[in-house]
Amino acid sequence: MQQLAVSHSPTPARVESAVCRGLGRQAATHLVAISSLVARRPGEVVFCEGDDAECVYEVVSGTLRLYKLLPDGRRQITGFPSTGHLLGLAPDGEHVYSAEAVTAVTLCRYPRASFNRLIDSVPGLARRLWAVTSDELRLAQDQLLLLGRKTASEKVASFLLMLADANDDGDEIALPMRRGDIGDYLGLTIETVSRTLTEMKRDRLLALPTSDSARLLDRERLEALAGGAHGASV
Amino acid sequence: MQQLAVSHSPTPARVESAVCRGLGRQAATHLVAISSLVARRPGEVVFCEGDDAECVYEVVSGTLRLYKLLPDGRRQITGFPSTGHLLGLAPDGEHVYSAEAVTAVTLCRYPRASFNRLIDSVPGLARRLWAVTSDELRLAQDQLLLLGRKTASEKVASFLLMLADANDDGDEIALPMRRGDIGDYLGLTIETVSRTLTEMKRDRLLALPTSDSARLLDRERLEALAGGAHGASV
DNA sequence: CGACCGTTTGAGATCCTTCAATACCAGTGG
DNA sequence: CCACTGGTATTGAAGGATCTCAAACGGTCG
Repeated sequence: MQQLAVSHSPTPARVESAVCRGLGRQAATHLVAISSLVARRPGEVVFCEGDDAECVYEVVSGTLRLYKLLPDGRRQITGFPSTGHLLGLAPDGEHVYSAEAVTAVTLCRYPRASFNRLIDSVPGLARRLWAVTSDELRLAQDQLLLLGRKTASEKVASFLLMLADANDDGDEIALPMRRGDIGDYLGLTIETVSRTLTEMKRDRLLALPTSDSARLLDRERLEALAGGAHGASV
Repeated sequence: MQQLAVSHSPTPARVESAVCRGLGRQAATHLVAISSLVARRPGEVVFCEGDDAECVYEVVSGTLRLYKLLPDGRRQITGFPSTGHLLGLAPDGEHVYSAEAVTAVTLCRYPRASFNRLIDSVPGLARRLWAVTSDELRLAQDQLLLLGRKTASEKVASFLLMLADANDDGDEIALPMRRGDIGDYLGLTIETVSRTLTEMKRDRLLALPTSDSARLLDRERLEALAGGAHGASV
Protein backbone atom coordinates (compact mmCIF):
# COMPACT_ATOMS: atom_id res chain seq x y z
CA MET A 1 0.00 0.00 0.00
CA GLN A 2 0.99 3.58 -0.39
CA GLN A 3 -0.62 5.19 2.60
CA LEU A 4 0.97 8.25 3.97
CA ALA A 5 -1.92 10.36 5.22
CA VAL A 6 -1.85 11.63 8.72
CA SER A 7 -4.84 12.14 10.91
CA HIS A 8 -6.64 15.43 11.20
CA SER A 9 -9.07 13.98 13.68
CA PRO A 10 -9.43 15.18 17.30
CA THR A 11 -6.15 13.59 18.32
CA PRO A 12 -3.82 15.37 15.89
CA ALA A 13 -0.68 13.42 16.67
CA ARG A 14 -2.29 10.06 16.02
CA VAL A 15 -0.76 8.50 12.95
CA GLU A 16 -2.84 6.24 10.72
CA SER A 17 -0.60 5.31 7.84
CA ALA A 18 1.87 2.51 7.47
CA VAL A 19 4.46 4.86 6.08
CA CYS A 20 4.18 7.22 8.98
CA ARG A 21 4.68 4.42 11.44
CA GLY A 22 7.68 3.33 9.47
CA LEU A 23 9.06 6.83 9.64
CA GLY A 24 8.86 7.23 13.36
CA ARG A 25 7.05 9.67 15.58
CA GLN A 26 9.01 12.79 14.81
CA ALA A 27 8.73 12.53 11.03
CA ALA A 28 5.07 11.73 11.32
CA THR A 29 4.56 14.85 13.36
CA HIS A 30 6.28 16.82 10.63
CA LEU A 31 3.88 15.36 8.08
CA VAL A 32 0.91 16.37 10.20
CA ALA A 33 2.34 19.84 10.53
CA ILE A 34 2.54 20.51 6.81
CA SER A 35 -0.68 18.85 5.73
CA SER A 36 -4.22 20.08 5.27
CA LEU A 37 -7.48 18.47 4.25
CA VAL A 38 -9.42 19.36 1.11
CA ALA A 39 -12.74 18.06 -0.19
CA ARG A 40 -14.20 17.82 -3.68
CA ARG A 41 -17.65 16.90 -4.89
CA PRO A 42 -18.30 14.55 -7.81
CA GLY A 43 -16.99 16.02 -11.05
CA GLU A 44 -14.91 18.73 -9.42
CA VAL A 45 -11.31 19.19 -10.47
CA VAL A 46 -8.40 18.72 -8.08
CA PHE A 47 -5.69 19.79 -10.51
CA CYS A 48 -5.05 19.90 -14.26
CA GLU A 49 -2.31 18.57 -16.48
CA GLY A 50 0.17 21.39 -16.98
CA ASP A 51 -0.61 23.13 -13.68
CA ASP A 52 2.35 23.88 -11.49
CA ALA A 53 2.56 20.93 -9.15
CA GLU A 54 2.45 22.93 -5.95
CA CYS A 55 1.09 20.13 -3.84
CA VAL A 56 1.15 16.40 -3.36
CA TYR A 57 -2.15 14.74 -2.43
CA GLU A 58 -3.14 11.59 -0.70
CA VAL A 59 -6.66 10.24 -1.08
CA VAL A 60 -8.32 9.96 2.30
CA SER A 61 -11.69 8.81 1.01
CA GLY A 62 -13.54 8.49 -2.29
CA THR A 63 -12.47 7.75 -5.85
CA LEU A 64 -10.92 10.00 -8.49
CA ARG A 65 -10.08 9.75 -12.15
CA LEU A 66 -6.69 10.73 -13.57
CA TYR A 67 -6.56 11.50 -17.27
CA LYS A 68 -4.70 12.99 -20.17
CA LEU A 69 -6.33 14.75 -23.11
CA LEU A 70 -5.52 15.13 -26.79
CA PRO A 71 -6.03 18.58 -28.31
CA ASP A 72 -9.36 17.52 -29.85
CA GLY A 73 -10.71 16.27 -26.54
CA ARG A 74 -10.08 12.55 -26.78
CA ARG A 75 -9.36 11.38 -23.27
CA GLN A 76 -7.32 8.58 -21.78
CA ILE A 77 -7.97 7.81 -18.13
CA THR A 78 -4.80 6.46 -16.51
CA GLY A 79 -6.26 5.41 -13.20
CA PHE A 80 -9.00 5.57 -10.59
CA PRO A 81 -7.09 6.24 -7.38
CA SER A 82 -8.95 5.71 -4.13
CA THR A 83 -8.19 5.69 -0.42
CA GLY A 84 -4.50 5.57 0.32
CA HIS A 85 -3.20 6.48 -3.14
CA LEU A 86 -0.84 9.37 -3.75
CA LEU A 87 -1.38 11.92 -6.51
CA GLY A 88 0.96 14.39 -8.16
CA LEU A 89 4.01 12.66 -6.82
CA ALA A 90 6.32 13.34 -9.76
CA PRO A 91 9.32 15.25 -8.49
CA ASP A 92 9.39 17.94 -11.16
CA GLY A 93 7.46 21.08 -11.93
CA GLU A 94 4.15 20.29 -13.61
CA HIS A 95 1.33 17.85 -13.15
CA VAL A 96 1.43 15.31 -15.96
CA TYR A 97 -2.25 14.40 -15.75
CA SER A 98 -5.50 15.96 -14.58
CA ALA A 99 -7.39 14.76 -11.53
CA GLU A 100 -11.14 14.94 -10.96
CA ALA A 101 -13.42 13.59 -8.27
CA VAL A 102 -15.57 10.64 -9.34
CA THR A 103 -17.34 10.38 -5.99
CA ALA A 104 -17.16 12.87 -3.17
CA VAL A 105 -13.55 12.79 -2.05
CA THR A 106 -11.39 14.04 0.78
CA LEU A 107 -7.71 14.54 0.19
CA CYS A 108 -4.74 15.20 2.38
CA ARG A 109 -2.63 17.93 0.82
CA TYR A 110 1.11 18.45 1.34
CA PRO A 111 2.79 21.58 -0.05
CA ARG A 112 5.50 20.38 -2.39
CA ALA A 113 8.29 22.50 -0.95
CA SER A 114 7.73 21.17 2.56
CA PHE A 115 7.27 17.68 1.21
CA ASN A 116 10.57 17.83 -0.64
CA ARG A 117 12.39 19.06 2.45
CA LEU A 118 10.88 16.17 4.33
CA ILE A 119 12.21 13.73 1.76
CA ASP A 120 15.71 15.01 2.35
CA SER A 121 15.46 15.00 6.10
CA VAL A 122 13.59 11.74 6.70
CA PRO A 123 15.66 8.63 6.09
CA GLY A 124 13.74 5.97 4.21
CA LEU A 125 11.10 8.28 2.78
CA ALA A 126 12.75 8.59 -0.64
CA ARG A 127 13.03 4.83 -0.86
CA ARG A 128 9.42 4.45 0.15
CA LEU A 129 8.31 6.90 -2.54
CA TRP A 130 10.45 5.04 -5.03
CA ALA A 131 8.65 1.81 -4.15
CA VAL A 132 5.27 3.50 -4.53
CA THR A 133 6.22 4.90 -7.92
CA SER A 134 7.65 1.57 -9.07
CA ASP A 135 4.37 -0.08 -8.27
CA GLU A 136 2.49 2.53 -10.27
CA LEU A 137 4.86 1.93 -13.16
CA ARG A 138 4.22 -1.79 -13.01
CA LEU A 139 0.48 -1.18 -13.18
CA ALA A 140 0.91 1.24 -16.06
CA GLN A 141 2.85 -1.40 -17.98
CA ASP A 142 0.11 -3.96 -17.39
CA GLN A 143 -2.25 -1.35 -18.78
CA LEU A 144 -0.06 -0.94 -21.87
CA LEU A 145 -0.52 -4.63 -22.60
CA LEU A 146 -4.25 -4.28 -22.07
CA LEU A 147 -4.63 -1.23 -24.32
CA GLY A 148 -2.31 -2.42 -27.04
CA ARG A 149 -3.19 -6.06 -27.34
CA LYS A 150 -6.42 -7.08 -25.63
CA THR A 151 -9.88 -7.28 -27.19
CA ALA A 152 -12.89 -5.45 -25.78
CA SER A 153 -14.09 -8.47 -23.77
CA GLU A 154 -10.62 -9.09 -22.43
CA LYS A 155 -10.29 -5.46 -21.44
CA VAL A 156 -13.58 -5.39 -19.58
CA ALA A 157 -12.88 -8.70 -17.86
CA SER A 158 -9.45 -7.44 -16.78
CA PHE A 159 -10.98 -4.24 -15.50
CA LEU A 160 -13.60 -6.02 -13.41
CA LEU A 161 -11.02 -8.37 -11.91
CA MET A 162 -8.74 -5.46 -11.14
CA LEU A 163 -11.54 -3.72 -9.26
CA ALA A 164 -12.42 -6.93 -7.46
CA ASP A 165 -8.82 -7.34 -6.33
CA ALA A 166 -8.58 -3.73 -5.20
CA ASN A 167 -11.87 -3.63 -3.32
CA ASP A 168 -11.28 -7.09 -1.88
CA ASP A 169 -14.97 -7.35 -1.07
CA GLY A 170 -14.87 -10.76 -2.68
CA ASP A 171 -16.86 -10.72 -5.90
CA GLU A 172 -18.93 -7.64 -5.14
CA ILE A 173 -17.68 -4.62 -7.05
CA ALA A 174 -18.53 -0.96 -6.79
CA LEU A 175 -18.51 0.89 -10.12
CA PRO A 176 -18.63 4.52 -9.03
CA MET A 177 -17.32 5.72 -12.40
CA ARG A 178 -19.56 6.10 -15.43
CA ARG A 179 -19.50 3.96 -18.56
CA GLY A 180 -17.71 6.74 -20.38
CA ASP A 181 -14.97 6.72 -17.75
CA ILE A 182 -14.57 2.98 -18.10
CA GLY A 183 -14.38 3.39 -21.87
CA ASP A 184 -11.75 6.08 -21.61
CA TYR A 185 -9.77 3.87 -19.25
CA LEU A 186 -9.93 0.82 -21.52
CA GLY A 187 -9.57 2.57 -24.87
CA LEU A 188 -13.17 1.78 -25.86
CA THR A 189 -16.38 3.73 -26.45
CA ILE A 190 -19.25 3.95 -24.03
CA GLU A 191 -21.32 1.77 -26.29
CA THR A 192 -18.75 -1.00 -26.53
CA VAL A 193 -18.38 -1.08 -22.75
CA SER A 194 -22.12 -1.28 -22.32
CA ARG A 195 -22.54 -3.97 -24.97
CA THR A 196 -19.71 -6.02 -23.51
CA LEU A 197 -21.17 -5.86 -20.01
CA THR A 198 -24.58 -6.85 -21.35
CA GLU A 199 -23.03 -9.77 -23.15
CA MET A 200 -21.23 -10.91 -20.00
CA LYS A 201 -24.48 -10.69 -18.12
CA ARG A 202 -26.17 -12.80 -20.80
CA ASP A 203 -23.34 -15.35 -20.50
CA ARG A 204 -23.81 -15.52 -16.71
CA LEU A 205 -20.30 -14.20 -16.06
CA LEU A 206 -21.59 -11.43 -13.85
CA ALA A 207 -24.67 -9.72 -12.48
CA LEU A 208 -25.38 -6.00 -12.66
CA PRO A 209 -27.79 -5.26 -9.79
CA THR A 210 -27.47 -1.53 -10.55
CA SER A 211 -25.46 0.32 -13.17
CA ASP A 212 -22.89 1.26 -10.52
CA SER A 213 -22.27 -2.15 -9.03
CA ALA A 214 -21.49 -5.64 -10.23
CA ARG A 215 -21.11 -9.14 -8.87
CA LEU A 216 -18.71 -11.60 -10.42
CA LEU A 217 -20.53 -14.89 -10.99
CA ASP A 218 -17.78 -16.90 -12.67
CA ARG A 219 -14.38 -15.63 -11.69
CA GLU A 220 -12.66 -18.58 -13.33
CA ARG A 221 -14.03 -17.88 -16.79
CA LEU A 222 -13.46 -14.15 -16.33
CA GLU A 223 -9.83 -14.79 -15.46
CA ALA A 224 -9.44 -16.99 -18.51
CA LEU A 225 -11.01 -14.24 -20.61
CA ALA A 226 -8.76 -11.57 -19.12
CA GLY A 227 -5.68 -13.47 -20.19
CA GLY A 228 -2.62 -13.17 -18.01
CA ALA A 229 -1.64 -9.97 -16.28
CA HIS A 230 -4.76 -8.20 -15.18
CA GLY A 231 -2.53 -7.16 -12.37
CA ALA A 232 -1.66 -10.67 -11.28
CA SER A 233 1.22 -12.53 -12.87
CA VAL A 234 0.89 -14.91 -15.79
CA MET B 1 19.16 11.28 -18.00
CA GLN B 2 19.36 8.13 -16.01
CA GLN B 3 22.98 7.22 -16.40
CA LEU B 4 24.57 5.29 -13.63
CA ALA B 5 27.09 3.06 -15.35
CA VAL B 6 30.62 3.08 -14.18
CA SER B 7 33.66 2.61 -16.32
CA HIS B 8 35.29 -0.75 -16.85
CA SER B 9 37.97 0.80 -19.01
CA PRO B 10 41.72 0.81 -18.19
CA THR B 11 41.29 3.47 -15.52
CA PRO B 12 38.84 1.68 -13.24
CA ALA B 13 38.13 4.56 -10.89
CA ARG B 14 37.14 6.92 -13.67
CA VAL B 15 33.46 7.67 -13.42
CA GLU B 16 31.43 8.40 -16.54
CA SER B 17 27.89 8.83 -15.36
CA ALA B 18 26.10 11.89 -14.08
CA VAL B 19 24.67 9.96 -11.18
CA CYS B 20 28.04 8.70 -10.07
CA ARG B 21 29.45 12.19 -10.07
CA GLY B 22 26.48 13.28 -8.03
CA LEU B 23 27.14 10.52 -5.56
CA GLY B 24 30.76 11.32 -4.91
CA ARG B 25 33.92 9.36 -5.35
CA GLN B 26 33.46 6.78 -2.65
CA ALA B 27 29.99 5.69 -3.70
CA ALA B 28 31.09 5.57 -7.32
CA THR B 29 33.92 3.27 -6.34
CA HIS B 30 31.41 1.00 -4.63
CA LEU B 31 29.37 0.89 -7.83
CA VAL B 32 32.43 -0.11 -9.83
CA ALA B 33 33.21 -2.78 -7.31
CA ILE B 34 29.89 -4.58 -7.62
CA SER B 35 29.37 -4.25 -11.36
CA SER B 36 30.27 -6.44 -14.32
CA LEU B 37 29.84 -6.17 -18.07
CA VAL B 38 27.70 -8.49 -20.16
CA ALA B 39 27.11 -8.63 -23.92
CA ARG B 40 24.22 -9.93 -26.01
CA ARG B 41 23.85 -10.37 -29.76
CA PRO B 42 20.72 -9.36 -31.68
CA GLY B 43 17.71 -11.40 -30.60
CA GLU B 44 19.33 -12.80 -27.47
CA VAL B 45 17.47 -12.63 -24.18
CA VAL B 46 18.75 -10.68 -21.19
CA PHE B 47 16.01 -11.75 -18.78
CA CYS B 48 12.40 -12.90 -18.86
CA GLU B 49 9.24 -11.73 -17.18
CA GLY B 50 8.80 -13.80 -14.05
CA ASP B 51 12.50 -14.52 -13.59
CA ASP B 52 13.90 -13.72 -10.19
CA ALA B 53 15.26 -10.22 -10.52
CA GLU B 54 18.75 -11.01 -9.35
CA CYS B 55 20.38 -8.13 -11.13
CA VAL B 56 19.85 -4.57 -12.21
CA TYR B 57 21.21 -3.61 -15.63
CA GLU B 58 22.30 -0.42 -17.26
CA VAL B 59 22.58 -0.22 -21.03
CA VAL B 60 26.11 0.72 -22.02
CA SER B 61 25.58 0.45 -25.77
CA GLY B 62 22.96 -0.82 -28.21
CA THR B 63 19.18 -1.03 -28.14
CA LEU B 64 16.87 -3.53 -26.46
CA ARG B 65 13.18 -4.26 -26.44
CA LEU B 66 11.17 -4.74 -23.27
CA TYR B 67 7.91 -6.62 -23.59
CA LYS B 68 5.08 -8.46 -21.94
CA LEU B 69 3.25 -11.43 -23.42
CA LEU B 70 -0.28 -12.77 -23.25
CA PRO B 71 -0.67 -16.54 -22.88
CA ASP B 72 -1.46 -16.90 -26.60
CA GLY B 73 1.66 -15.05 -27.64
CA ARG B 74 0.34 -11.56 -28.33
CA ARG B 75 3.10 -9.17 -27.38
CA GLN B 76 3.20 -5.61 -26.12
CA ILE B 77 6.55 -3.89 -26.27
CA THR B 78 6.83 -1.34 -23.48
CA GLY B 79 10.04 0.32 -24.54
CA PHE B 80 13.27 0.32 -26.54
CA PRO B 81 15.88 1.24 -23.94
CA SER B 82 19.27 2.31 -25.21
CA THR B 83 22.48 3.74 -23.82
CA GLY B 84 22.10 5.04 -20.30
CA HIS B 85 18.77 3.41 -19.45
CA LEU B 86 18.28 1.19 -16.42
CA LEU B 87 16.50 -2.18 -16.60
CA GLY B 88 14.95 -4.35 -13.94
CA LEU B 89 14.92 -1.56 -11.42
CA ALA B 90 11.71 -2.56 -9.64
CA PRO B 91 12.53 -3.10 -5.99
CA ASP B 92 10.71 -6.40 -5.56
CA GLY B 93 11.35 -10.00 -6.45
CA GLU B 94 10.52 -10.70 -10.10
CA HIS B 95 11.11 -9.05 -13.43
CA VAL B 96 7.85 -7.63 -14.70
CA TYR B 97 8.84 -7.67 -18.36
CA SER B 98 11.22 -9.55 -20.64
CA ALA B 99 14.27 -7.93 -22.20
CA GLU B 100 15.90 -8.90 -25.52
CA ALA B 101 18.66 -7.37 -27.55
CA VAL B 102 17.52 -5.59 -30.72
CA THR B 103 21.05 -4.71 -31.81
CA ALA B 104 24.25 -6.02 -30.30
CA VAL B 105 24.27 -4.65 -26.75
CA THR B 106 26.58 -4.28 -23.81
CA LEU B 107 25.15 -3.99 -20.35
CA CYS B 108 26.51 -3.11 -16.96
CA ARG B 109 25.16 -5.55 -14.39
CA TYR B 110 24.73 -4.88 -10.67
CA PRO B 111 23.78 -7.76 -8.34
CA ARG B 112 20.54 -6.74 -6.67
CA ALA B 113 21.64 -7.49 -3.12
CA SER B 114 24.70 -5.28 -3.39
CA PHE B 115 22.68 -2.67 -5.23
CA ASN B 116 20.09 -2.57 -2.48
CA ARG B 117 22.74 -2.22 0.20
CA LEU B 118 24.17 0.65 -1.78
CA ILE B 119 20.79 2.38 -1.83
CA ASP B 120 20.69 2.29 1.93
CA SER B 121 24.22 3.48 2.40
CA VAL B 122 24.48 6.15 -0.27
CA PRO B 123 22.55 9.32 0.51
CA GLY B 124 20.69 10.62 -2.51
CA LEU B 125 20.69 7.38 -4.45
CA ALA B 126 17.15 6.39 -3.48
CA ARG B 127 15.93 9.82 -4.48
CA ARG B 128 17.77 9.58 -7.75
CA LEU B 129 16.21 6.20 -8.51
CA TRP B 130 12.84 7.62 -7.61
CA ALA B 131 13.35 10.39 -10.16
CA VAL B 132 14.37 7.86 -12.82
CA THR B 133 11.30 5.71 -12.11
CA SER B 134 9.01 8.75 -12.10
CA ASP B 135 10.25 9.66 -15.53
CA GLU B 136 9.59 6.15 -16.80
CA LEU B 137 6.11 6.36 -15.34
CA ARG B 138 5.48 9.63 -17.13
CA LEU B 139 6.53 8.07 -20.43
CA ALA B 140 4.35 5.03 -19.77
CA GLN B 141 1.37 7.31 -19.20
CA ASP B 142 2.03 9.12 -22.46
CA GLN B 143 2.06 5.70 -24.06
CA LEU B 144 -1.30 4.87 -22.48
CA LEU B 145 -2.78 7.89 -24.25
CA LEU B 146 -1.18 6.78 -27.49
CA LEU B 147 -2.38 3.18 -27.28
CA GLY B 148 -5.84 3.97 -26.03
CA ARG B 149 -6.79 6.97 -28.08
CA LYS B 150 -4.57 7.63 -31.08
CA THR B 151 -5.11 6.45 -34.66
CA ALA B 152 -2.53 4.46 -36.59
CA SER B 153 -1.07 7.56 -38.29
CA GLU B 154 -0.95 9.46 -35.02
CA LYS B 155 0.79 6.53 -33.36
CA VAL B 156 3.44 6.23 -36.03
CA ALA B 157 4.02 9.99 -36.12
CA SER B 158 4.39 10.06 -32.34
CA PHE B 159 6.80 7.15 -32.48
CA LEU B 160 9.01 8.78 -35.08
CA LEU B 161 9.09 12.07 -33.18
CA MET B 162 9.92 10.24 -29.97
CA LEU B 163 12.86 8.54 -31.65
CA ALA B 164 13.98 11.84 -33.16
CA ASP B 165 13.92 13.49 -29.74
CA ALA B 166 15.81 10.63 -28.13
CA ASN B 167 18.49 10.31 -30.80
CA ASP B 168 18.79 14.08 -31.10
CA ASP B 169 20.51 13.61 -34.46
CA GLY B 170 18.15 16.22 -35.79
CA ASP B 171 15.70 14.65 -38.22
CA GLU B 172 17.77 11.55 -39.02
CA ILE B 173 16.39 8.51 -37.23
CA ALA B 174 17.80 5.03 -36.80
CA LEU B 175 15.17 2.28 -36.78
CA PRO B 176 17.12 -0.71 -35.50
CA MET B 177 13.94 -2.55 -34.54
CA ARG B 178 11.84 -4.45 -37.06
CA ARG B 179 8.38 -3.47 -38.30
CA GLY B 180 6.91 -6.14 -36.07
CA ASP B 181 8.57 -4.59 -33.05
CA ILE B 182 7.20 -1.18 -33.97
CA GLY B 183 3.76 -2.72 -34.37
CA ASP B 184 3.94 -4.42 -31.00
CA TYR B 185 5.03 -1.14 -29.44
CA LEU B 186 2.20 0.87 -31.01
CA GLY B 187 -0.57 -1.72 -30.76
CA LEU B 188 -0.70 -2.22 -34.53
CA THR B 189 0.09 -4.99 -37.00
CA ILE B 190 3.22 -5.15 -39.14
CA GLU B 191 1.12 -4.39 -42.20
CA THR B 192 -0.47 -1.29 -40.74
CA VAL B 193 2.92 0.07 -39.70
CA SER B 194 4.29 -0.55 -43.16
CA ARG B 195 1.28 0.96 -44.91
CA THR B 196 1.36 4.00 -42.67
CA LEU B 197 5.05 4.59 -43.31
CA THR B 198 4.49 4.20 -47.05
CA GLU B 199 1.65 6.69 -46.91
CA MET B 200 3.80 9.19 -45.00
CA LYS B 201 6.52 8.76 -47.59
CA ARG B 202 3.98 9.40 -50.34
CA ASP B 203 2.83 12.54 -48.49
CA ARG B 204 6.43 13.79 -48.27
CA LEU B 205 6.38 13.69 -44.47
CA LEU B 206 9.48 11.53 -44.35
CA ALA B 207 12.02 9.63 -46.38
CA LEU B 208 12.98 6.00 -45.87
CA PRO B 209 16.49 5.62 -47.33
CA THR B 210 16.63 2.06 -45.96
CA SER B 211 14.13 0.04 -43.98
CA ASP B 212 16.11 0.71 -40.80
CA SER B 213 16.47 4.45 -41.06
CA ALA B 214 14.25 7.44 -41.69
CA ARG B 215 14.54 11.17 -42.22
CA LEU B 216 11.81 13.53 -41.08
CA LEU B 217 10.98 15.88 -43.94
CA ASP B 218 8.16 17.87 -42.36
CA ARG B 219 8.44 17.91 -38.62
CA GLU B 220 5.70 20.50 -38.29
CA ARG B 221 3.06 18.40 -39.99
CA LEU B 222 4.24 15.30 -38.16
CA GLU B 223 3.87 17.08 -34.83
CA ALA B 224 0.39 18.20 -35.75
CA LEU B 225 -0.43 14.63 -36.72
CA ALA B 226 0.99 13.24 -33.49
CA GLY B 227 -1.36 15.39 -31.46
CA GLY B 228 -0.11 16.61 -28.10
CA ALA B 229 2.03 14.51 -25.82
CA HIS B 230 4.39 12.45 -27.92
CA GLY B 231 6.62 13.00 -24.96
CA ALA B 232 6.50 16.78 -25.14
CA SER B 233 3.76 18.69 -23.41
CA VAL B 234 0.54 19.82 -25.06
C1' DC C 1 -45.69 13.44 -13.54
C1' DG C 2 -42.07 15.04 -16.60
C1' DA C 3 -37.42 16.56 -17.53
C1' DC C 4 -32.82 15.17 -17.27
C1' DC C 5 -28.97 12.36 -17.41
C1' DG C 6 -26.81 8.23 -18.11
C1' DT C 7 -27.29 3.54 -20.08
C1' DT C 8 -28.73 0.30 -23.38
C1' DT C 9 -29.82 -1.21 -27.92
C1' DG C 10 -29.80 -0.99 -33.02
C1' DA C 11 -27.99 -0.26 -37.81
C1' DG C 12 -24.55 1.20 -40.79
C1' DA C 13 -19.79 2.87 -41.61
C1' DT C 14 -14.87 2.57 -40.92
C1' DC C 15 -10.38 1.63 -39.54
C1' DC C 16 -7.57 -1.83 -38.85
C1' DT C 17 -6.70 -6.69 -39.19
C1' DT C 18 -6.27 -11.01 -41.56
C1' DC C 19 -4.86 -13.73 -45.17
C1' DA C 20 -2.25 -14.05 -49.22
C1' DA C 21 0.91 -12.79 -52.75
C1' DT C 22 4.80 -10.21 -54.26
C1' DA C 23 9.06 -7.60 -53.69
C1' DC C 24 13.41 -6.80 -51.65
C1' DC C 25 17.88 -7.73 -49.62
C1' DA C 26 21.82 -10.21 -47.85
C1' DG C 27 24.16 -14.38 -47.53
C1' DT C 28 25.44 -18.90 -49.57
C1' DG C 29 26.75 -22.17 -52.75
C1' DG C 30 27.03 -23.71 -57.44
C1' DC D 1 28.68 -14.21 -61.58
C1' DC D 2 24.29 -15.70 -60.73
C1' DA D 3 20.64 -18.67 -58.92
C1' DC D 4 18.80 -19.98 -54.65
C1' DT D 5 17.22 -19.37 -49.99
C1' DG D 6 15.50 -17.31 -45.80
C1' DG D 7 13.97 -13.49 -43.67
C1' DT D 8 11.77 -9.08 -43.69
C1' DA D 9 9.02 -5.54 -45.85
C1' DT D 10 5.47 -4.09 -48.97
C1' DT D 11 1.19 -4.35 -51.33
C1' DG D 12 -3.53 -6.08 -52.27
C1' DA D 13 -8.27 -7.71 -51.26
C1' DA D 14 -11.66 -9.15 -48.07
C1' DG D 15 -13.45 -9.52 -43.43
C1' DG D 16 -14.43 -8.19 -38.83
C1' DA D 17 -14.21 -5.75 -34.35
C1' DT D 18 -15.14 -1.55 -32.90
C1' DC D 19 -16.90 3.08 -33.71
C1' DT D 20 -20.45 6.42 -35.04
C1' DC D 21 -24.86 8.00 -35.28
C1' DA D 22 -29.42 7.60 -33.61
C1' DA D 23 -33.20 6.17 -30.96
C1' DA D 24 -35.28 3.95 -26.93
C1' DC D 25 -35.02 2.91 -22.14
C1' DG D 26 -34.67 3.71 -17.11
C1' DG D 27 -33.78 5.73 -12.83
C1' DT D 28 -33.71 10.24 -10.08
C1' DC D 29 -35.25 14.46 -8.55
C1' DG D 30 -37.75 18.52 -8.53
